[in-house]
Amino acid sequence: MIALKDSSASVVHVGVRRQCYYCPVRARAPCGGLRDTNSLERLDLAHTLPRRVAPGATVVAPGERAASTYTVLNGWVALIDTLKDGQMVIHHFALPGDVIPLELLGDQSTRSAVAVGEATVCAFTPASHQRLRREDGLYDARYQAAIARELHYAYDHFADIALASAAERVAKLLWGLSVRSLHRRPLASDLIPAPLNQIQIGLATGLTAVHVSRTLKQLREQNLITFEDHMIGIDNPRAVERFTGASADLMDMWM
Amino acid sequence: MIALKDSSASVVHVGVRRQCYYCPVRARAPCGGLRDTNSLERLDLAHTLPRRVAPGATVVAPGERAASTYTVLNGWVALIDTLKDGQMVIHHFALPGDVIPLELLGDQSTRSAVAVGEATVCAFTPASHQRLRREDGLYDARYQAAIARELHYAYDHFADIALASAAERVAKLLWGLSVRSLHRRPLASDLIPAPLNQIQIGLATGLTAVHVSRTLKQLREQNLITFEDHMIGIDNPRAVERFTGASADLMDMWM
DNA sequence: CGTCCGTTTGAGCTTAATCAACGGACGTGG
DNA sequence: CCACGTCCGTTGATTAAGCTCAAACGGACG
Repeated sequence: MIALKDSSASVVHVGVRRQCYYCPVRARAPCGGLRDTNSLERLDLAHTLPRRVAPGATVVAPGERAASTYTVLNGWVALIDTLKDGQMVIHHFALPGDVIPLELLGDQSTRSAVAVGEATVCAFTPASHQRLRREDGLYDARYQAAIARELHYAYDHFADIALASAAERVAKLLWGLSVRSLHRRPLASDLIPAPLNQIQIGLATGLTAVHVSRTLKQLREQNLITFEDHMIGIDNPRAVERFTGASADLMDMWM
Repeated sequence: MIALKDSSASVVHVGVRRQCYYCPVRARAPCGGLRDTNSLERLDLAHTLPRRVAPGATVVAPGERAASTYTVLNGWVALIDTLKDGQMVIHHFALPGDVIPLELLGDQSTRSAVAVGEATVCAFTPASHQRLRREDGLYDARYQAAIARELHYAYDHFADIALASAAERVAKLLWGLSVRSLHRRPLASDLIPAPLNQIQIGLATGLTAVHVSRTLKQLREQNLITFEDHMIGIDNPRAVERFTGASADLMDMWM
């Protein structure tokens, strides 16, 4: 197994050039419905070769200057905040097709992006990104939408942490990840691979790992959600939706 | 005293047209350093007449479609989230010169913008905003920066709520508001007007009003911060900075 | 075979919520 | 003018949610 520490050392170019055009997966995400071949080719030329990132390696290091505009092609990337005293928070998990909204941030930032499991990302250099946005109105609009989605997501996440109980927070997180991972409403029969561990669930929900363990047990016993062996199982989708307060309209955003 | 309930009824056009050019106050905010007269005039022509909003009246109602791009000219505007069960969170206080980042959000949103105290806002229509951004690269860059700042702020706020104690949260909020309000580091002698009450501090920090009261008492007794009669007093700036972990680089963002 | 990491479980403690009562400021209406 | 209700802030007593500390277990891996 590859276990490189340094992110630059873990750069590997993989051979999926042709099908990688900014947003390979998500139908409604930045590139959704990009049927115009010219646009596609312009995108393809503008971004860098896909880069493979080892588990735990940084895609963007903390304080790294606004390098490029990254997009996740495969795997999950966590957007992490590390405070002075070493405490950490996970703001967001970027799934395939998601933009990593870090090029917006200044260089004194404490945020970084780290691969959870193995991930592949591609990037636009600032210059090519600028040009692309100017020349391709469709691209620009989609990029704007992606940023808006990040802001929207950040607000949702904040409201959850401020108001919801531990069980609700964990359920919301796992439900949200399931929906975004499947691009549809999960079924009871689905087993959704999630390269997470309980520590990371804790960082994303503002809970300790110990309490996450207890909370997962509780969710399991209530036949809502199971999380074992890096797989999410939604035992009872309707009950989970009710429990988390997930609304149909909000779902649209993430599918 | 004016006490209009309906936001549309509270629309009053005030006569400060000339000096209102998107960002009348903040030096580093969207319009900072806009010395080019052409740009100024273009901005002036593009936005609507300033509108006065009564205390508690909505600037943008929940679910209101992405109407315009609002900028606060005077007073404070709270960005509020109202959940189904009626619980509320305040994500952010927009101060004079700040953009209200709601035109980014969809129409099924639960967020709204409400005047805290009396406020004045102006707006760009979507069309004129689009045109302005296309034609004025400087404006576009500043707008981008404003959005980035909102995202940045949302992440900071999240990290605070997830990790900090009640006293730290309240202190951070009041310190941040003071810095943004003064555009400089507060001095011990400053008394900063803040049209807030303890309930709103609670909504912004994820605490109950009762606990905010106790927390303020504690901060007062420790000679850190006083909050009385809608005035913030930073008793000991250095100690507050230490206590909240406010760093010099982060300050730059808000001054 | 030992070590390390992630998870589980228990016991006790801390923080902040909840419930409840009270007082002052302010506005309203008699 | 005073009586009343409402809103906001304060304080006390009690409760509950989640943290901390501690121990133990299993699997992965050297």
